[in-house]
Amino acid sequence: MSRERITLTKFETEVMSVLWRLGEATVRDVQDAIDRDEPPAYTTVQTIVQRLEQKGAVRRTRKEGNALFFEPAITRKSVYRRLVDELLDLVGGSQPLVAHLVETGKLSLDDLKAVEKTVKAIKRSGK
Amino acid sequence: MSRERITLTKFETEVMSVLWRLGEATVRDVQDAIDRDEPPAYTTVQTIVQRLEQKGAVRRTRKEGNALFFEPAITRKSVYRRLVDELLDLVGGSQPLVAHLVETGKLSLDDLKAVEKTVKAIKRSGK
DNA sequence: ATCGCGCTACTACAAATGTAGTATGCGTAA
DNA sequence: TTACGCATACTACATTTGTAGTAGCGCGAT
Repeated sequence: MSRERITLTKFETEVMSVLWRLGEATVRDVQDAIDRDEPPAYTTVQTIVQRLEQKGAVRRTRKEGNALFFEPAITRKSVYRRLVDELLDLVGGSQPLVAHLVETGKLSLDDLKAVEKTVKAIKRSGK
Repeated sequence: MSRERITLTKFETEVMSVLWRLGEATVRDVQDAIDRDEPPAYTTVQTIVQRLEQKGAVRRTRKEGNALFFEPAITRKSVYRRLVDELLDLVGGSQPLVAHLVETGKLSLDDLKAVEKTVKAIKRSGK
């Protein structure tokens, strides 16, 4: 079940995001998908993808012409969990975090209600 | 109002946490407050505090004997905001984040209610 | 007055990260 | 079937981050 603790840098995480979104992509695809003022060089992206491959975060799927395709080998959720846990650790728990979201206007009371509703629905049906 | 974009590393953030908690502290205090298996050397902590000072994140307050005291020069909230914003950017918003918290059992429906109540109370009184 | 010890200031260095160049090979259009 | 161009594999290097050593000064006990 792959309990290896894969750690991603900021840029690596950004690349993973692209892959999670596209499902499968070439280095060129990733480069194109990265939205920046000054886009990174092709080989820069290539290096990141290679490092991700070495870490076991992505894997090659197929080849088209001489271009390799990559796909995520770890789930978005597993990465999120790690990041969220770190943040929770810092701010001191979920409640403070949510409170912060509301205080800073990132989350409204209505949003809270909405989430509640969603969660309840899921609970009833799924699990 | 100091719009400089101060960026903190993980360790720097940890040190800031201690300072926010203690309000004011010497390097030795910070070292003692850091909870790890293998605690960092005194001079390691000292280096971090110095870097924080250069970044304008902490400032010297006074001297006792030959030991300097430091205090935070930036707010906890400003740092949290930055980190939270990054995470929100990644996961795609507050609602998904909160949903994730609930899904992974980090936040219960009761917690949600509690936050709601707190927020409402604050709204009524404070702002 | 002086000596020791702790604290500071400065320096050093390895690992991680961001960034990119070069060499070379393979596929495809002509 | 050959040359061109894009992709890969490998290498390189600057910056950031984590980690710590050393020199030397000043405070406080004697």
